[in-house]
Amino acid sequence: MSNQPPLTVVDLNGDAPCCAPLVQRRVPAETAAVLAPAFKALGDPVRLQLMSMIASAEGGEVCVCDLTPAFDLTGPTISHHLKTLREAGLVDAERRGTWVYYRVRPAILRQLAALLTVEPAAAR
Amino acid sequence: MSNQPPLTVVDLNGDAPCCAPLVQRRVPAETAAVLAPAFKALGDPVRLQLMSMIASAEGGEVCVCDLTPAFDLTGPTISHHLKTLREAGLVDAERRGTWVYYRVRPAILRQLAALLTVEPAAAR
DNA sequence: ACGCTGCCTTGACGCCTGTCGAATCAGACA
DNA sequence: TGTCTGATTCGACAGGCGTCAAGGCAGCGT
Repeated sequence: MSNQPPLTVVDLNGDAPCCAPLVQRRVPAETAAVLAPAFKALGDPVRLQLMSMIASAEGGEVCVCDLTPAFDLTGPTISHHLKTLREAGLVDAERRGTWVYYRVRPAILRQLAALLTVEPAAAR
Repeated sequence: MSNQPPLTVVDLNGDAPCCAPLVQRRVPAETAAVLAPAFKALGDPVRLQLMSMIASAEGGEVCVCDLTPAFDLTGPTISHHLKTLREAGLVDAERRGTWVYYRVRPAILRQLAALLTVEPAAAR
């Protein structure tokens, strides 16, 4: 992981599956460089749970004040993990009044899932 | 080298989807602790490409001698990345004569994809 | 049996990451 | 305005990770 510019998540915001599944075609270096940080961000138990709590929340969003007490970690540490998820393009943050709310970006989740799909794309 | 005492990937070898999608139910800490290493292993561009090369290979397996020259890295480094993938339960290695062959474990790939699935199970 | 080739492991180095406490910033309320 | 609460940023530390050079081990060919 030597260096990544500022993480230009190219077309990850689009809804089209940018990439064929791992098992079908060899993923080019550029694609790997873009998607690997997203997997890396999911590669921590705390962040995986944070991700799940945000994604499965009622209304699709969660207040940080509900996230922090769910772990045995300090506020700054949770904030750091949320920043990591944010910079990986997995979640979005918005401040409304006193509290900050997080929500997931479904598009990139879909792309990651598509990349890992084992069956040929017949299902969709 | 296929024997590995550590690596207690609990039920990841089963074919049943052990976990509901991220967006449906909050993933428990134990599940996160088990699956996060797999995502972490995919969180490196080199390993993501290695994974893809192995998964998309003819016959489902590939020789290390075909993997190494595809990168600007030394043999030991590629070997180290392959070990990481192996210990994450993502691939399997087998020595046949002079060469070592790697193949993916589709079951865990399916589980990771299922975890990231965004749509409710309506699509399939 | 001997050496050759190919792959893996070990040891070492520097960078990155997870964690915390302290300080800082952004709103809300009196 | 001042103060209080909540979230982030800063500074620092230990541990983990990616990389390479050197060494070791397994098969194959002569």
